[in-house]
Amino acid sequence: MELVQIYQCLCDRTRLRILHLLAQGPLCVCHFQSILREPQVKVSKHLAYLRTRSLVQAERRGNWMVYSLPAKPSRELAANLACLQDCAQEEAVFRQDLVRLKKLAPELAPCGCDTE
Amino acid sequence: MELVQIYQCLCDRTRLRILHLLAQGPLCVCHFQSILREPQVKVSKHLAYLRTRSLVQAERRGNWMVYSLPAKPSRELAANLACLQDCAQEEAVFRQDLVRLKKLAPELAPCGCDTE
DNA sequence: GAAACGTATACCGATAAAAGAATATACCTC
DNA sequence: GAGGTATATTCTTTTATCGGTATACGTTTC
Repeated sequence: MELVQIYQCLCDRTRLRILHLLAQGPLCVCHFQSILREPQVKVSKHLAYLRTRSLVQAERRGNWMVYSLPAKPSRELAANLACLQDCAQEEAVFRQDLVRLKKLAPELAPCGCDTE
Repeated sequence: MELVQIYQCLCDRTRLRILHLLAQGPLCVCHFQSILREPQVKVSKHLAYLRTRSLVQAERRGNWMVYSLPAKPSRELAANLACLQDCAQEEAVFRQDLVRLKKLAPELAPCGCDTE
């Protein structure tokens, strides 16, 4: 995978927020919807975008699709994800996303993605 | 400046190559042309793109425009430029650009940008 | 001030990206 | 197998991006 392609994945705000959240652990689509406050189509399409470029893995658990970061990311990807995590601290959107992630009511999450 | 905007600047191959080269020091447009082997318009437009988003500074020296990285980049920009430098090592295009940069005939460069 | 040089901008066409509406698929439950 | 739930895909519209051609601008030289 070329470096440019990584950056192409990173150049959309929604995708940045998705990747930032995934650093905390796997998540399913409904969680993204509620944390990002974005419609299902939008979330789903950006996840598909990331998936086809293998910045993200997906696994079905019953009705739910659980997304996560790749198990063995390339050096370039790992470096950039780390950089993203670092930089995201400084922006309010990302901090708020984290707050919403912590607050996720466990009863809303019988989906098997480990957000305890 | 928002993080996304940085990534939007990074999501084009030509711009990546430009930023990668600028880490070595200031350069003028004609140098970019000969190193990147791209037409003047293309180089000039990508430089303008980077300039309006302040990822790059420009200074006129006679007929030439000398471009350089910002003197005091933001934390996010600095981090991402460092990451780029690190990742670029692994890709042939970037390595070749560096080779061409070293080889720049000094007689082709009376433009005042310090490529000695 | 005219010509030459290095660079920038305007305009155009092709292509891609993004978002929403509607519909389809996959799985589970009964 | 019918109905519900979670997610994906298709279609369409709008908007942005990229590259090229032609032209304009600013500076130097004569």
